[in-house]
Amino acid sequence: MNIGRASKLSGVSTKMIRYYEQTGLIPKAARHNSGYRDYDDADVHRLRFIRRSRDLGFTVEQIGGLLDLWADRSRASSDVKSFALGHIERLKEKMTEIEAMVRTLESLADHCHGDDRPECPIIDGLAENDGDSLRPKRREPQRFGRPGGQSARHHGGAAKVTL
Amino acid sequence: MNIGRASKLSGVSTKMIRYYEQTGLIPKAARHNSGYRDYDDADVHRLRFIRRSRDLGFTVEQIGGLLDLWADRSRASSDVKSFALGHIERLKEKMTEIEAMVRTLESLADHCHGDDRPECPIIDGLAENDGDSLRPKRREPQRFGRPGGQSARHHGGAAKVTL
DNA sequence: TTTGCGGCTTCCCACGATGGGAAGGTCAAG
DNA sequence: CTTGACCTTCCCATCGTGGGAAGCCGCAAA
Repeated sequence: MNIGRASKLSGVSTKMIRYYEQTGLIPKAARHNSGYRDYDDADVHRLRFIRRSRDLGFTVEQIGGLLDLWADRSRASSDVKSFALGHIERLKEKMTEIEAMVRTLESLADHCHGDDRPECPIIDGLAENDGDSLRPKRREPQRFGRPGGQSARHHGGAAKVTL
Repeated sequence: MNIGRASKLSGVSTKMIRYYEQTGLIPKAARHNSGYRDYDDADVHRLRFIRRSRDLGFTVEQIGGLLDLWADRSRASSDVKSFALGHIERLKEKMTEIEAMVRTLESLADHCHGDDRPECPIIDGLAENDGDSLRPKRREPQRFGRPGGQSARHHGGAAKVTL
């Protein structure tokens, strides 16, 4: 089957499938005479494995390890388990960090009246500043261009978790 | 003062200070005759504001908004508060996502004996596969080079939260 | 004064995972 | 045969950060 079909069946974009091949996460696909990549059910299965692993927050590099563990029918289940447990630990650390941010922000926000007056403990907290002796001048209307750029929207989508 | 001093005082790396200037997050620094950038206390203060905002998980673009809010002494505190509240929401979404990953992984790990036998519900869960009819062939010893790369270690540091 | 060193400058490259898009080849249906 | 959907490769951008080179600057010790 073609890459588009494999993509639909696995939930991995064609871009990513080619990328995974390029980086060696998956073996080079077979090719039709035309040059089109050809996938079979086992390939799709592997791609689904990869997608599920990504959904669980593993990096591509870690997934390389998982694929090896999957392929190795003689490795101990404890190897897999410790891999998973280590990942859980990392995820929990991340949660803890975010939790700390939330706590800080909430305590700041709790003290903010949120009315039309300008005094704001949130900004003061970020500035560690009660007066405004050091309040900066207004930034000149910066259209937020990257180094030489002309602004691009392109993916202002859903929250993502990058580890 | 020089950029290195401002960096030490603010906790923002010199690389980042220049980057923030380049992207317009901060105004172009004054220069000595030598061409060296020159910072004053207000600049350092702004950098500290930026660093604290980053630590709270705001993106650089959002910090642009925060700086504007800080500079605008006539804006309502409710503007700041809704900004902060929105951010808290995004943070919580992220926590929820990670929590889901952890729950899934833990339930998988709970069923794994973690002994020296190979049967492993974790791998099976990722593969959605109870037998091993579709178990992939071993990946050829891939030294995990990027497209053309010769591997780089470079920052294998602490867990970070990227939003 | 020369030498040396550390700090500064700009410029380019890399990371990880992903998407956009251009230029061109292929295939099946009409 | 044309059309349109699909495929190929190649390059570029994202976001925030660091690495490192090549070259200038400033200060202090020899």
